[in-house]
Amino acid sequence: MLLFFANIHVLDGRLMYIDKKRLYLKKKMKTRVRFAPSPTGPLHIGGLRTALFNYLFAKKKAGVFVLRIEDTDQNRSVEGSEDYIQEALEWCGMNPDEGPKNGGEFGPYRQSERKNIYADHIQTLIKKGAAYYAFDKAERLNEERKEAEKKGETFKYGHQNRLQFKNSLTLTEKETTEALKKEFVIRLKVESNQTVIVKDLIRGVVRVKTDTLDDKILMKSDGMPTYHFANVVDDHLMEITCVIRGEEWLPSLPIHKLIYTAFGWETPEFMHLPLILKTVGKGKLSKRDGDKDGYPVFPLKWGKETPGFREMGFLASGMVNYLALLGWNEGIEKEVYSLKELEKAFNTKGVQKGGARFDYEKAKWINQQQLQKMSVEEIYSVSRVKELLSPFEENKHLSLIRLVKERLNILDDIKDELTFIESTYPYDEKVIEKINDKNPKAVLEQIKKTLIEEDDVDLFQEQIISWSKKNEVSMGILMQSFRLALVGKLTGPDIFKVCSVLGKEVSLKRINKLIEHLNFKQIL
RNA sequence: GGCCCGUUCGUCUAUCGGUUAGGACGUUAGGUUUUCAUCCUAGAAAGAGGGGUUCGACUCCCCUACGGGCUACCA
Repeated sequence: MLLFFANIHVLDGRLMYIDKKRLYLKKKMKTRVRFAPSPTGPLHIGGLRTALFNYLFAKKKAGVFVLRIEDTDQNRSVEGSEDYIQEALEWCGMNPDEGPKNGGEFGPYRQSERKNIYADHIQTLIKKGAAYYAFDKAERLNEERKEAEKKGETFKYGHQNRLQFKNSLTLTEKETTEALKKEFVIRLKVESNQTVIVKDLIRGVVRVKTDTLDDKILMKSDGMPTYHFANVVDDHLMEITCVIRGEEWLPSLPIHKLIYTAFGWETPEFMHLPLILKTVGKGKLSKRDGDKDGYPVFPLKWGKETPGFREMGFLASGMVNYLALLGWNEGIEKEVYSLKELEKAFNTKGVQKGGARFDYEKAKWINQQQLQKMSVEEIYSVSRVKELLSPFEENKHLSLIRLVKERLNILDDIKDELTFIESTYPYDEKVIEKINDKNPKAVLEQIKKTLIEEDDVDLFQEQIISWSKKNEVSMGILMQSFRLALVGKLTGPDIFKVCSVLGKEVSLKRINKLIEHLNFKQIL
């Protein structure tokens, strides 16, 4: 009995010791995450959100945020994409600690510049027997695929049929050496009848039978690695501790795990993010959805045709805030966050499992919340605002922002809010009919008279309101007539401020114009 | 078809076995303001379905349905 307890204690003690050691090792290892986009065009907001979660994860753990460009497919590489990615990250305030632009001790950070690294590493796998050369023509395999499809099956190049093909497993050494002079690929040799156990930080343990996997190509015939291979090698060499990427990668996680194991490397942690879905209908959010419904799906403009959130009048803070909320929440009722606040608040537990539909209305609301937190000067410092105000005299810019600020959801609302400055809208005739029998002309004449006499806007406002009270003119008719005269319709910013911005001369002109219009209507 | 992941108001989400299932966007109705906007108050609105386990299930397990992803010498 005594012995029994003693054993447990020893065992307990040992277990605790091991745990402590493991904890120590983990602590010592600096958190390093990476955002690894392919430069195949503009960065989609789904990609940007992946970048954001990586960034936040790094910041929360005082770790390092790496940008790595995955340009292993030369055919799909698009000029300007890398700059676009870089600019988008900068705009959001998520500058990478290491990357192609600012370097770092784990470079180069473009996969196309790491060719020899992959070439070296693939030899390790070949020597270990974990990978093999394959010489099959692409056309032959395509035919096999079509055949299989006809039968309602999926063609897989793997343990069940690899011996039927032309590869270093079936050829003699001499034949192989000869065949290597021509085109070849290198495949991962996936052992059959085993179970790969992988762990995802937000989904838990996933078990996959190796028989469902195929012998994935690791090196392409052009000498470039595939995503799977380059990814694993780079993540290991760059000492990435946690791989945070989109959910579309979850099915290939077992393959990646197998590659780590083949090398004898420690596997990093993995976090697969849920996808951003269409606002309505099926599938993930695409460029066409944005075009169709008039909202952006890219952070910045791409070419001349495609505006981004920035060009549509979003604040970087608004977009980042909304993106963070798509698939993550802190568990409290707070929804408006600055980047700095997100850096503190971010946690793995709050990451959602299911995909999230993109909601432009909520995105605008978040942007509005961010906008209202800013001072007039801060708003003016946004370059988009300067663009929007460029038609107006520069010395009026600040007061114009002050005039419309509280009415803005997105920056570009400025355009609509300020169109009255050029000229009035065509008079809203329904309003004229409604107020016409309440003698708007008398009101306008009084406004005119007071305006001519009084230069101070505040005093003018006081006088005109006290006049209306004395003469029992309703506030409604007063404000409506005045607004109709200056703006032409019944919506807009504070009408006395509008008057002040327009100036005495223009205001008087517009009042006269409405009086004339009313006279004309009477004659008819 | 096969494999993997998922499923709470229309949408984003809270709940970690016991709640009148909470909040936000949107929406509806009031109210404040000087019309609009803001703001305030209130309302409508949800656990996919079926089996278990349990005294008790939105919560755990299984099945079905639905949704999503992957199934390339693309990432």
